[in-house]
Amino acid sequence: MSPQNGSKNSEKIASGDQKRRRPGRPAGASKSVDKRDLLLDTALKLFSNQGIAQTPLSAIATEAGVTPAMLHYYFKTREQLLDVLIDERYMPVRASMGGAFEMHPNDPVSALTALTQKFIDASLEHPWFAPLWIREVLSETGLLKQRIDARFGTKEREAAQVWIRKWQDEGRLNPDIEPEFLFISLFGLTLLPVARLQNDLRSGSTSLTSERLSRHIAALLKSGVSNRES
Amino acid sequence: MSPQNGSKNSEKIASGDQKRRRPGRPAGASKSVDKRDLLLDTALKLFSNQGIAQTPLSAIATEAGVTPAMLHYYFKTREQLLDVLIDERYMPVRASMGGAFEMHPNDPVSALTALTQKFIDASLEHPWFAPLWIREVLSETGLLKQRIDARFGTKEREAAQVWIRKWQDEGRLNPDIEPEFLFISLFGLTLLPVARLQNDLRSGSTSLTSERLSRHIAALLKSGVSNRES
Amino acid sequence: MSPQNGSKNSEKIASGDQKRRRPGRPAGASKSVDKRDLLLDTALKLFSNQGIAQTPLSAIATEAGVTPAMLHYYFKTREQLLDVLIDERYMPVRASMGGAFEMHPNDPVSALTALTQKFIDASLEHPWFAPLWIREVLSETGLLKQRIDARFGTKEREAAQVWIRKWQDEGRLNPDIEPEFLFISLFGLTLLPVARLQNDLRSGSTSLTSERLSRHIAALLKSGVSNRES
Amino acid sequence: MSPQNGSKNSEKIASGDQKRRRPGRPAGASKSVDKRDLLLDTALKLFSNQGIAQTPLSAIATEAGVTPAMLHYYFKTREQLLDVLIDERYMPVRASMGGAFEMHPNDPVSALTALTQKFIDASLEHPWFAPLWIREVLSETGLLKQRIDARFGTKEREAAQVWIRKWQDEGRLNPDIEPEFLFISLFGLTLLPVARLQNDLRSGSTSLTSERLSRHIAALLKSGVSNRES
DNA sequence: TATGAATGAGTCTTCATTCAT
DNA sequence: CATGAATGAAGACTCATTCAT
Repeated sequence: MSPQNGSKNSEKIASGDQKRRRPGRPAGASKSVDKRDLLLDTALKLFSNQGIAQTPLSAIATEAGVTPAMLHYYFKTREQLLDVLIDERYMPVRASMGGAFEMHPNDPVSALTALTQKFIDASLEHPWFAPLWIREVLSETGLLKQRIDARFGTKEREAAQVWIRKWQDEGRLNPDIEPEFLFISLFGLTLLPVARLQNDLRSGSTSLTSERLSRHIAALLKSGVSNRES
Repeated sequence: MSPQNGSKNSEKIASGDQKRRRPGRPAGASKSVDKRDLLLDTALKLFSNQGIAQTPLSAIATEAGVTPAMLHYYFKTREQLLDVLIDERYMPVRASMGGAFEMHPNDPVSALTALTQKFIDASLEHPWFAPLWIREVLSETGLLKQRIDARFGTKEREAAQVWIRKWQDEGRLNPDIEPEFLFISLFGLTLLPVARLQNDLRSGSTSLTSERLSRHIAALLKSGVSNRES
Repeated sequence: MSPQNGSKNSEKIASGDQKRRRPGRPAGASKSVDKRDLLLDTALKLFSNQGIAQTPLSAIATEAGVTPAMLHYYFKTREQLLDVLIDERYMPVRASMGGAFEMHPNDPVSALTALTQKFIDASLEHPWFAPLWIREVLSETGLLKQRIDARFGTKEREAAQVWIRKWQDEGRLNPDIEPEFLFISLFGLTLLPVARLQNDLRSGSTSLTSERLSRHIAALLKSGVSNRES
Repeated sequence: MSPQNGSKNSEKIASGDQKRRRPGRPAGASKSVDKRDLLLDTALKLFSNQGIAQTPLSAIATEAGVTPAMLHYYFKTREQLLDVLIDERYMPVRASMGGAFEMHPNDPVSALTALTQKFIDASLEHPWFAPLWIREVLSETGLLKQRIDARFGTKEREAAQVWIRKWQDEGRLNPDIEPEFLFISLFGLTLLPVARLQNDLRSGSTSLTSERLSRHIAALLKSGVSNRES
């Protein structure tokens, strides 16, 4: 009857049938983008370009070439649009950043380098990711942060802290590092320059490449600012 | 006749007479906080707590115990309030972070450590600074970033790049670092954890201290994540 | 081709072919309740439970397990649904309340008692009747009142006044009663308590029975509030 | 700062300072109606003429010659307007109907006659009262009924039942009457014809007077429909 | 200085209705 | 028959801003 789905107040965390298929459209059969997907893409683009609070639904509608009423047809409320965005767009990308620690259980430098590289890759693949994350997730007051925290708690963060402490206990990791803060430090170290690079690339105002950005981040990560060659 | 000042559309970059003097009130004569200052403080507090776009002028007025009309008396428009905030609050703090390079011209590690320490000190002294900066200045789409860039250009950034390149040429600084990105990396490395620490402290949910945070940041800065002791 | 019927703007007062026959379905052939009837029942239920103006078509559709578009298939517009409701549901019940006067031509007390009893019986048999009538018919501003007045005029009311005057002339009926107002007084006397009883019964908050309600009404009708026994 | 007052969710039942006085306007000094009062009057008029649910705020605004935004200036929400209406307009009139029982403690017929007469008087004095009461208070689904019940409970109703039972025990009142239902029966007996009379008077379609209506109601009340003279 | 009153321009949301399939 | 998709129009509410006092 109505196509709205998407969780409302964590009623259906990990429900499984997130990507409902509307009848008459065989899964994957059509190259033409589903209108709902188009709306999500448009929302994501505008939200990351101008900030969530600065983007009225009417702007999304206009950009997508539909009426505001249509947005409500697919997403009952603005809040639900945010929830759907988190579930169907943000979380998958976020999930794709996992697994780095398990791949390098005895080598924190490699593990963390792999992690930051995943940040970089994901950010480059999804141009909306870094700006949105910085503004709306990393910022303590970010509009998505609260929803995400409420929905997905702190499990992941705590798991990471366990790894870090373990490495510190084994003497593999700088003992002055605070496990509680390493993660967010790395986010900042990585995503902020990534976001700037993307911005610069978009405006053609840099000659930098993502490879050089990767090297920059890895360098800082491995040895800090000082020149270890010397 | 009306006390409004502050630039509109960067008409008066570095105007000089920032702190206008209202008639009848001799400079420095009153200990009681000036109402205009109170309004700026309140605005800063709310803007940093909830984000600029999420804070209507009426909220600031209510919090400060005045009417919205009063806000317009002091700051003709919302935009002007932002400009005044930048001029009279943000820029001075920002300026207080300068000078680290000049103090350690031949020791980049000390210079950068001093710089991040200034970040930390300023953030702790002005609780509004870190959250506001992350959300509204560092974010490429931040509401203050555009005004600031328009007003103060990139001089400072370029000056920093000169220092960095010089140190790299002298072999004192990790050559893989991109001068263009070092600054923003350090901001992220520093301000993000600072903001989180402040948040945690406010909610009493951590036992961390700012000293340990300083050590954490300095450690990352000096040697990255790996354990140099080993 | 389309099953819509029911008058629009009283175009077809007493049209006669009310119960249109849809092709392919022999009259009386199916025991299963006709979908159109289901929709009317659902509409009636919701309209009487929440008021007409408070009930969107989508609520009726949802409750009936169909789409809003289906409602329009059966009833071209909201207005038409109201007209059909009046024609096919309200008027038959209303008609079933007639005949009391003719049955007791020389005994007004019996006639009016019979009339109120018919009110009670009909209200109990059709739980939607009393609430809907009070709110949407008796109220001078009721949404149904205007349609009904426009459609069926005042013939019945006038006929009743003739009876009443006759009884008064014969000295059988309290001469202080205004013929013009007796009817509506009796409606109020009866339907208001009936509606409340139904409400109370639904919420289980009373021990009263419809028998006692009948007695209550008959008592008021026959002798007013005073105790005639004494 | 903002003139809104009026209770929100019974926070201030019987608060006392209902009729806030705005500074600069000495109480009672001006003959010109206060704008807030004008808005309340207009709302009352339209609500009673067309029903609450049928009356958008914009209609009230237009009728009062102001913008819809102004309505929100005085009454933060539609709900609050309803609450203020109940507190400042409905309850006072309602209260003016009390006291009949205490004045005739040993004579139920006089007491109830006095009560219905108060209904009539109040209804004639406040033309909005009867229609609004029937549609929005007496109707079990009425929009005001729920608010009023929630706010003022059933104390009054229960007090009345005590009187009625007492009179019945003393043999002064028809024992077949249900105390629980007498009140609502009387409301119906009285207000419905009152509302109709007002309607008829407005449209000039009757020659009836309020005196004859009073007599009609008193007659029914005292002796029911039958002719006691005979 | 200060504010109460007022409003225009939006923003989110609902809903009856249409129409191609 | 039936519905998914879509929308115009309207409704409640917010907010920055203005202005007379």
